[in-house]
Amino acid sequence: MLTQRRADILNLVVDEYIGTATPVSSRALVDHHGLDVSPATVRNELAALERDGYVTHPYTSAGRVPSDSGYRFYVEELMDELPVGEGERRTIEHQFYQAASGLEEWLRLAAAILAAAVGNVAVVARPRRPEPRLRHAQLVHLRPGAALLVAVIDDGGVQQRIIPAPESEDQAALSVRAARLNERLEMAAAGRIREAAPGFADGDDRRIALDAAELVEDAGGAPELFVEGVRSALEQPEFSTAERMLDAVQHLQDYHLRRALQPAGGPDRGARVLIGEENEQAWLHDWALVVSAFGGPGGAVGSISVLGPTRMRYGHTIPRVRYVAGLMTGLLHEPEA
Amino acid sequence: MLTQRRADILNLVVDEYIGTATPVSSRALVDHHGLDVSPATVRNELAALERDGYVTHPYTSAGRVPSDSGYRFYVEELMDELPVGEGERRTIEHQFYQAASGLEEWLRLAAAILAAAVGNVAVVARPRRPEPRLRHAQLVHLRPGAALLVAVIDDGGVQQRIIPAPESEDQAALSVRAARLNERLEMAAAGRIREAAPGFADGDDRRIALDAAELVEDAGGAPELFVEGVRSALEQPEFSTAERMLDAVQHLQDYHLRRALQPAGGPDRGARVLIGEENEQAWLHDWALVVSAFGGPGGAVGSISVLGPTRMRYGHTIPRVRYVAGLMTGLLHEPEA
DNA sequence: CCTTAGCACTCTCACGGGGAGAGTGCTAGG
DNA sequence: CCTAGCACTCTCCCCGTGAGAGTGCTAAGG
Repeated sequence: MLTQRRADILNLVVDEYIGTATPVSSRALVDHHGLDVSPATVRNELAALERDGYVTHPYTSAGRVPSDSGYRFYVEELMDELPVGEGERRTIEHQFYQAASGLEEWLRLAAAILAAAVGNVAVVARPRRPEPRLRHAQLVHLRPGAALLVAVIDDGGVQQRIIPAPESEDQAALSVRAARLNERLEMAAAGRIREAAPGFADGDDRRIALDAAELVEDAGGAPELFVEGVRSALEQPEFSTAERMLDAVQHLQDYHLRRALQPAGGPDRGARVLIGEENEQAWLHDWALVVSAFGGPGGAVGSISVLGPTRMRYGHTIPRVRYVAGLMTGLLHEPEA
Repeated sequence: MLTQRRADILNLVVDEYIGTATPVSSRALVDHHGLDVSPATVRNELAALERDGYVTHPYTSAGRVPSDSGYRFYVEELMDELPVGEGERRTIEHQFYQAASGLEEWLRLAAAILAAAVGNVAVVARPRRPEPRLRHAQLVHLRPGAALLVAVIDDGGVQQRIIPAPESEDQAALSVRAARLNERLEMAAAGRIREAAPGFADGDDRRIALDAAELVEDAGGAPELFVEGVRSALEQPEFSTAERMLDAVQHLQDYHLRRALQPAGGPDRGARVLIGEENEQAWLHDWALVVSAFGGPGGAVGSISVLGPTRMRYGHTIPRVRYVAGLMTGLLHEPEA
């Protein structure tokens, strides 16, 4: 455990570095924070912190930079949380209630709002259930021989597919068919739909049931992501070279993000923080991830997260992730039927 | 009009510059293309081309770089189109037919395929009708007092919204209600739905009709965009400084892209090309845009385009844009009902 | 024993000069 | 009209240098 003074100094180093993105010198600590000891004393303490692995040295004689463990200690023991103010709350909630009510819009909006609030990348993953079920199927006549199969899933999503239909059937006939399907398949998971399919007397019913099963399966596949704030994140000095920026752009794409978020989607209430090498993905080794789950329709679970350099305003970011996650849960959550 | 030789040389300059991204010298032209005149002669011709505005000089004594007019002349008179080969066709079509058939997936896939084929950014705008109409509405029971209103639009899209519903009504009752709505509203545009709404005897029917009208209006709003290939475009030397890359990232976002594509969505058959300052948006002044319309469901029209530096392989890009647009039209087009 | 002043030392970064190289424009001759 | 030759220009890279920042260490003081 650290002595009180060392902890204080580590706290200051992290705060200072988060603000300036420049290695922190002993003199800067004394000057900017009215320490009543001399720079030399601070240097001794910094040397101790470095021995214990909380800070590093880019090279002999530059200031100190927090290490992953430094940030970790900061997040757990030192940081002051900056709560979401009353005004900020109102602004955010206003934006939510103003938007037309639709799941996708809300998800996109949540990402945009969070990104703007924290100045980093925000990623929202659409809520999913481990085993999605078909809430309702509908057949819409497109033209003779073709219909649109629309499947409403119990996680709040809608899947659709164009399928062949008997040439002779008009909308009325298709609706009858859909009613027949719903009667047996309502609230069935993909597996149960497949089992039930052969039970239909009509061949077309059987075929359509299998299509519906595929749609339900798709809903359980890779979750849709909503990404916002890339631009403002890239403005930070961490990405000031074209090379680093290109790397970031490459990794901030659905494929990489999904893998990044996977191990983070824990069952925790509140926000989880993963710093640098705590992440499994190599490309995240100099990123930090703040992630929280939120509840969606039908007991589904989504995730909302912020991605940025390890030099992140944790005390500012974490409460905002928690807050927006809570808002989303309030808006969307309905317990499993 | 240019003399034959000047045109030939301009052609070579453009080809060379497209390949190397480096100002083209008289010597390089002679060496790489077996001209049977001396570099000095080529220099005279280049000077003439520069007087006429087809090429420029970054500074005294670097090679020549094509100007916007140079590219324009190249595209219209000189360029050899590189047709889509049989193998390439097969690969692309295979990818399309393999994907589960769904409008969104196809649109996304088209963007991804085109981006990969040309190595630049590809943008696909979802097909829209000038005045979208409601093809079919459905009400899905979520919980007592709340239902999901699902509207299938005649441009192939599906819009949805959670709405309040009478507490007492179960799915059967809601389906009856939906049938009642469809009877009067099928194939109605938003305006006509609004007109028809007061005609419903039931108050909830009136309210839901208005919700449906809004959903139909939303379908006529800003079209959804599918953007792919950002990463590979940014690898080009044009974006080798962090500043330029950041600019590009900022502008390759929905808001800016929509404005960029607006004036380009002409009624032309085939691909339109807009080079540099021919674009209205200032940020596009050193970009080139190749755009083509394609036909969607119900007579809707979408657009598919490629964005890249003015130094673009036009002869390679243009046929591929045309080809993918044609494929999409074949897959999706159904004449207006 | 902790703290502090002083000082030598190290490492980065910005600046500037210089030289190589690339390519042009021009002139004069075939 | 074409071409060889040449002077001139401009960039780019390399490198050395000096200023500046900040440390580590030592020795002295409370």
